[in-house]
Amino acid sequence: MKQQEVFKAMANPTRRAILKRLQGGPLTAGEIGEAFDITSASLSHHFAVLKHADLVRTERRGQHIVYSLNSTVFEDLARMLMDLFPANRRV
Amino acid sequence: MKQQEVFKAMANPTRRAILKRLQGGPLTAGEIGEAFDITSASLSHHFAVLKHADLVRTERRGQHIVYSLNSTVFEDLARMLMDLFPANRRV
DNA sequence: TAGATATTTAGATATGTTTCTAAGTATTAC
DNA sequence: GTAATACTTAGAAACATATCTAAATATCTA
Repeated sequence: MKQQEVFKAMANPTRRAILKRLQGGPLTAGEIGEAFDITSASLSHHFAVLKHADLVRTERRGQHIVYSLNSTVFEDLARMLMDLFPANRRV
Repeated sequence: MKQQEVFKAMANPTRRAILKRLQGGPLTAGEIGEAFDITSASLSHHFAVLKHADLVRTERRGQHIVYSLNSTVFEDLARMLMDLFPANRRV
């Protein structure tokens, strides 16, 4: 996990909202964008950050690009956080 | 949990290193600072961000200010992340 | 092939973050 | 009270991020 990239990606509210939208399953860039009052260019920038952090995966489907969550990175991140606080650490 | 503040705080590598140093137990600002090649003023700014996110607690001890981790926020954050990925969500 | 649709890339601007130096506040010790 | 130590606050400079418009790329359909 690229820790720095992941935390940087999560630090923006629009990006967290994008991830939330993807909870329900894969969506195209356009479908995700419907929920935001922002240009598709800006959205695209956010997608790039999320992808670089490996938080989402992409797949082209015709004209569309379909985004989906990459659950394993969330797991890694959650585990990392659990390890960070001393109380009931397992490692 | 102030989600935005917490993620913003975690997005900086120096701040994550500060948190890591505090794993071993409470430390004064000065003790924490020893590990970093940065002015105390800059450190102090980072402390303020961590405090604002409620990730650390402070207590004055004479001339010193003692910092310690606030575990509950880490728990909240870890839980939030677990909830964010759909696989084995409990809520 | 030309046009329409979906998305990304490039370049610019505004805003936010990190860091510094200098000055301020709080506490201890004389 | 004055000086020393520990830390924070203020203000400025450098750098990074978020957003926009305009242009580019990729795919589909006629």
